[in-house]
Amino acid sequence: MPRADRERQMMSVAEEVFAERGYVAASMDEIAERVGVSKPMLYEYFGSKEGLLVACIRQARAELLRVTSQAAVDAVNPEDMLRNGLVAYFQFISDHRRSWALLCSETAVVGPSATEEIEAVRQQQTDLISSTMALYVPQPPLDLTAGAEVIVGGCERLALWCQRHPETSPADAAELVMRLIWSGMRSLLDDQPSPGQG
Amino acid sequence: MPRADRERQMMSVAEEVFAERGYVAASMDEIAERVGVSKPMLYEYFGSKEGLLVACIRQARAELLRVTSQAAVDAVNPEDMLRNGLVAYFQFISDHRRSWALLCSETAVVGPSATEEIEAVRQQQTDLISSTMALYVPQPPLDLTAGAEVIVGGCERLALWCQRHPETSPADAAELVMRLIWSGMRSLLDDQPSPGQG
DNA sequence: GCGCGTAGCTTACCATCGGTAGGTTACTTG
DNA sequence: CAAGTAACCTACCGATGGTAAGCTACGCGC
Repeated sequence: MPRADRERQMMSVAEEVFAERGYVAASMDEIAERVGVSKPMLYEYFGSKEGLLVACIRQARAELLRVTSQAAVDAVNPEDMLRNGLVAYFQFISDHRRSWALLCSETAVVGPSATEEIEAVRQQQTDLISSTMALYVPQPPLDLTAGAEVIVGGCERLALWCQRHPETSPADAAELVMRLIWSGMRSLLDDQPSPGQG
Repeated sequence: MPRADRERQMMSVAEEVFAERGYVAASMDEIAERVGVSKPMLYEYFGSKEGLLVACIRQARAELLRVTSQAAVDAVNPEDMLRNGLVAYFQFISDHRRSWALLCSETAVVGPSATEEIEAVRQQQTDLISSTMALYVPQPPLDLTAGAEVIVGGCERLALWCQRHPETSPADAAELVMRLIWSGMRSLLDDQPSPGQG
């Protein structure tokens, strides 16, 4: 089997095993066995267990950026941008629970490079939010980036909550976030940096 | 050395090593060595590596609940309650960076019981928020608990952001969160469940 | 057809680390 | 002083991440 195909297959199996057992409990031996290949092949292609995880995360990250930024460009004002992006985010999560578990439920514990990779996902979404919002304000205040952090973190937790309340649709979740933060967000956007109001 | 003292010492060292190396990279041998004791003692007192982590988390959790709920009772209206609680939270984090890394930066990856323990911290804060807010509304809507999730998740991310922007004080962070969410939160509180408006 | 480089793959191994069995020391208590 | 026990240790096991060395088969220049 050619390398590219084998790599895709390995990542698919790895995602599955990581999601089933959790990163630490997942063993490279088991992944190799399920792929139907020997362990050194995994190391040949991904370097390490963490490298394999990083590859999985990176793939999911690209997909997440694609769907959320696409959703944003389909809107014409900041409110719709944010709402559409939120819907796309919650939709992505409900479509890719396995991938999402990798993005959201695993952290610093796994090692430096995977941690960076997971942080990069959040960074990516934070940047997307603050930069699209900044389109509508001449001099974006620092608070805008901090506000974007709050949104990203809040959505992660809300997504977990939604898993426990399956009757909540992606649109419901997005609407709740909008109701909670839109008024405050708009005031951040309107709030030009003024003397004495750092 | 009596058991209780030894346990405290072990937990202190463990917290240190976990924070330095991350949970996975931290080895029980190293913790034992730094304590100046042999490895089986750690297992005698905490059962397992994960048990040791759980003990550390549990201690930090109790402390966090103490300071945040104390802050809340010192207020007289919901807005001040939320703000005071937020200030206490961000203050706790800046006071206990090491403990906080354990609470926030480590997740599902470590194993079932530690994961539960970490989730319990968030659950505790979510409950605290939604129950204190619910004091002010006869029939708390479901959205209130979801809203509390958003706040908890948002604050976690914001706290990380604050670490990268040390000029932001706990009060600044709390104020930002209040400006972002208070208006929306108040509307959730006012929003009595009415027919056709789930 | 034939050497030959190399992509894809394997067996067999090592080192580390979580966890345990079993024993020793030393202090308390009847 | 005997007996029990709390605190502690040495020496080991099994699993798992990671590696060394080699095998097989295909493509390619001659």
